[in-house]
Amino acid sequence: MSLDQTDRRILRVLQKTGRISNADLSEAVNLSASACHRRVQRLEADGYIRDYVALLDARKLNVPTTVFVEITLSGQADEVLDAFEKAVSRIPDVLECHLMAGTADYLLKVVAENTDDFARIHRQYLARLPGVAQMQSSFALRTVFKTTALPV
Amino acid sequence: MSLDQTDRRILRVLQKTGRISNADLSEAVNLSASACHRRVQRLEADGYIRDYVALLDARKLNVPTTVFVEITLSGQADEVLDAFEKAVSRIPDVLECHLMAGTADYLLKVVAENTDDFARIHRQYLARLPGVAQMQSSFALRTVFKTTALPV
DNA sequence: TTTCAAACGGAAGAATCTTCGAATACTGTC
DNA sequence: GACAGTATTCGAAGATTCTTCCGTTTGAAA
Repeated sequence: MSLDQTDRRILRVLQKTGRISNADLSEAVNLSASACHRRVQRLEADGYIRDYVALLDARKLNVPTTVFVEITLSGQADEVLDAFEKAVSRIPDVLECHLMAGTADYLLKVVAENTDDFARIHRQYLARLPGVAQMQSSFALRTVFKTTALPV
Repeated sequence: MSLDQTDRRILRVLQKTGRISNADLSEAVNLSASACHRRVQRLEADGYIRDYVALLDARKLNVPTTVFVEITLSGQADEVLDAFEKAVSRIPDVLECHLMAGTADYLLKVVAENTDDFARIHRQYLARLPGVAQMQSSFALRTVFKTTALPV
């Protein structure tokens, strides 16, 4: 099964305003409310729509600082990777963790109050991660833009 | 004005399931429906809650590949940065753009169908960005985890 | 043209939201 | 401790929205 233009329009709208009423959504995509509702349910059931979430303001919540951390492990054995990933996933300040090709093994996206707070996170969590050979942190001075909306 | 424990619980829930009914949310945080509703409205009005969005499945939508692109500009003049940022913000496949401290000037998060598709994005958009002195792309082999939920 | 399956629209009951007034809990002052 | 003033709570009810049902339309294949 695949997506037609109407499905894509629905997804584009929901990626921007996930709490739009079904009536308004149906109008935005030129469908009746019932037909629109059926399509949304199908998109949810088929897994195209993973979740609906609230996006919070990082400044207001006092975590305006983003840091990217490149990590090289001491080995490539599965046990080393698994142990590392398991430990990383428990750190609440780490929002993303990617296994990378190239020099570094992992790239982490971390949020913090400020540099001091990142020092705490580093000391409390990052420095204790298992199997780490090298770690390099890069601070974002400013987030130019950021979206969760995939190209559809 | 600041957040008490109930506010934080509300935010934690909404970050996970942004479409929870107010009745269920009020139960989850031990409030009456009306009191809960008032708090959510305040959190929205005060800007703690930015948006409600649907998160889509990148695999299902055929953009399973994430690439991080480090870019160094040829100069640091405001006009150079502004022109660069303006041009980057028009590329639909770029989900994030951060101005960085350290060696590279910018870090971009890009999604693509596969490596060939990234080559297209590179040729069509990235290679044409103004003021670029150097560019290095790092492919993610696998996204270990990813969340939009800030620590609250 | 006929048939069939898929998708559609409109209507109605069920669920939910949103707002109101009255009651309760907190806070600072005397 | 008593008091006043403010902020926050609760429960109820009207307004809105969701969800399902059923008859109709559409489009593709025989």
